Amino acid sequence: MKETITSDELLTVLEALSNPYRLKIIAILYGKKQYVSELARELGISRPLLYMHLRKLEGAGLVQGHLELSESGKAMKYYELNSFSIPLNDQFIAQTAINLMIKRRKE
Amino acid sequence: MKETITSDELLTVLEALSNPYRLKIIAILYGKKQYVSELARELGISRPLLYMHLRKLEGAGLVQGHLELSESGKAMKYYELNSFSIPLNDQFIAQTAINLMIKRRKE
DNA sequence: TTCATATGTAATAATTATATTACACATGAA
DNA sequence: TTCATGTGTAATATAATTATTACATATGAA
Repeated sequence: MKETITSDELLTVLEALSNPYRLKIIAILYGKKQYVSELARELGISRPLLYMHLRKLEGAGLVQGHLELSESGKAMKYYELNSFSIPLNDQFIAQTAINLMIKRRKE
Repeated sequence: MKETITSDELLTVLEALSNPYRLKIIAILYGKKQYVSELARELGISRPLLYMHLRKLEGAGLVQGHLELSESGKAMKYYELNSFSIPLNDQFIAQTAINLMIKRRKE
């Protein structure tokens, strides 16, 4: 629903999307929510690794998670896909990246 | 000018765009070509590092380089920006990433 | 109680990505 | 010849990302 995007936000989104597992996660979550353990099984990866990927996607605002209580009373963490739309073309990137501050990697 | 894009190509483009210097390069090359040494000066980075970034952009098809002879007869390598347009939204990524093969990192 | 399932994280290892330094070689101009 | 400029890469160091292992804790069902 946001209309504007800063250069930093653009970079964060692009970094979040630059991994095959994270693209797969988006494909799986498209249209239906899923909980973490089942998602890990569908991807064939461990839960700690999945958490790392989900954090990057959530940090970029592309997905979001919430706890739900199952019928049997167990806590389940479900993730769902947020809708987003960024025009990835040369002009848009050029205009957005003008204000990009490049920070040092480390302290 | 391409109308279709495979999941592998999408990932390659997203990886190419997931770095601040490479976004900056696109901003600089937008509308005007530039040669490598001058580009390195504008970015404030070394030529070897710039070559590395340019190779990723060129590998994704976002820029292309060619040699030119300057008036004085020196070989200059110019890079220019290709036009491209990818609809970066949840539905497009989900549909494209379905056919994504995740390869092992190593042999 | 024991088993199968779930969430959540800390510590560490393995692999890539990023960045620097030091070269070689070529041209034109002073 | 020497200096300033250009292209191009090999070797290496540094930092970030990705991935694994090992935990702790909780619930429901058999």
